[in-house]
Amino acid sequence: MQVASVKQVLAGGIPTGSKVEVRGWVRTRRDSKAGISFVQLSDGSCQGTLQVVAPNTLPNYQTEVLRLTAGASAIARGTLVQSQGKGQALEIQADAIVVCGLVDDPETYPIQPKEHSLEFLREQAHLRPRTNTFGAVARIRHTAMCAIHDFFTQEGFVWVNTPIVTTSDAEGAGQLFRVSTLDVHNLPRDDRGKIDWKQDFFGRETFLTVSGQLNVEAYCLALSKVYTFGPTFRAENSNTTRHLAEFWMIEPEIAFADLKDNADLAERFLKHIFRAVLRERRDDLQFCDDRLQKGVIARLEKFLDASFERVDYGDAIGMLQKSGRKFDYAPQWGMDLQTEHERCLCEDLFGRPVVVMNYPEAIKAFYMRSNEDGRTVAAMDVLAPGIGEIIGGSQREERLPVLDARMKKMGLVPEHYGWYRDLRRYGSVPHAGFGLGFERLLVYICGLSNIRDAIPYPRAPGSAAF
RNA sequence: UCCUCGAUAGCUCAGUCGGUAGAGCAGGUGACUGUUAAUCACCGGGUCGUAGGUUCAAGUCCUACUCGAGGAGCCA
Repeated sequence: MQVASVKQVLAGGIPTGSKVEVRGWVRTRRDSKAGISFVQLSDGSCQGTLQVVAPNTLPNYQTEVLRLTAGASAIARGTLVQSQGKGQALEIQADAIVVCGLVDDPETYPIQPKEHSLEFLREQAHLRPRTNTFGAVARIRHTAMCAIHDFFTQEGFVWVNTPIVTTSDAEGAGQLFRVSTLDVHNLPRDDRGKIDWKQDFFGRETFLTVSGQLNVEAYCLALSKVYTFGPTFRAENSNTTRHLAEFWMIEPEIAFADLKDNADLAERFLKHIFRAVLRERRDDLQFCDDRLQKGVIARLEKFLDASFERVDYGDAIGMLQKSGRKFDYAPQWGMDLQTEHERCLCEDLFGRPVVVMNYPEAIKAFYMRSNEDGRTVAAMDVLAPGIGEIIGGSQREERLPVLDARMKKMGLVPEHYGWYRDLRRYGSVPHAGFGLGFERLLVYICGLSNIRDAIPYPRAPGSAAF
């Protein structure tokens, strides 16, 4: 007997009249006095469920089938037929139902056939993948991940796996998670009473990565087109709907390229992903559109048709000033864009994603390339409606004297960046790259309102359950 | 970390002026039915987040704490 997924069956991949076996978890059971029960089965292969018709002549009908409740697992074997009822095209007339696992206390099984709040489901992280919402998000997440690798492969990129354990804060900002095997109750001390990191596992202080960028630049200046895609850790005490302590980041880096090439890449990249999820996850997106946020499909389709809006930082400040809107912080050249400014730009003034380019030097990282005007750097942020900053990137400073001067200006010691400076000494070329928070992308695609619902097991300050 | 709001049945919520708790869904039982978030009837289900305080009396007022949500900062 052929084993089939619910997706295969619903897609018409199995001829009616044939014997099939379907395995999954019960969503609901309805009993009819006609001597049959209807069991709605889901196996996570798609948004839909399959109706299994169980006659009371099954040997385990009284003892097991009637005890199936939401969440129970079962294997159904029978004939695939045109449904005799309304509401679905196909159903399985069961010859046998094997109950794998009943729900031992149906009253307290948290996932019920009704709408649950996302906050409640967050506390049920091990069971929430059984809901339509988290099934959809999980499948879209997978498709988006594959699409990212597809895109880079097609464009000739090489995926570079930068280290998770690192020795310094790549960007000179952000709180790091310490990695240590020292006994925290009995730390070794040196002569001056300071912690003796030489005795730690790596012989020095180590942390979880906050970015693979610096490491991947070395591979960029050898393989020309590279990207990282892996987990990233930030210990910032950020309690918002768009921050995680552990998230997945994509960081492409391209050689012989400037900021414009970088923005072009970001646009092609996002469009490729959106095209893939629209093509391969239409039913899941439709669910998101119906239940999470109206219009997510139209938003993605519009994204594919229109080009990114590009605006110079200085012009953006001017537009904000002329907009006549009241801001808590008045827009002013030299200050970073506040969340309220970013929202105004992409949601009100442009109504679509915006690339803001060429920020003041003082508010950006040391590795970003100085522009000719002497006061801005070749940095860019891609702002998306509803989320704000989704991509941050820049052209990198490839001129060693300029890089050294910039580091000193920012209080950094060039000698601490020996290998990074080497890249500018040995065959330096203009290069650029950006970082994309994968979960932020999912929030945008699915129309989620909290990033903690975009990752299976969210890690945030004070929260690492499951 | 700061600001605001919240915590009542397994879930979603109501609870008036302070007078010792309600509904829907879910669960159980029964009726009915090729059903489909079925429908109808009945039943069980609560230390009102925790600890104090005010009061004859606290779900309700006050204080602290815990947890959650939204916003801000930081960022992807």
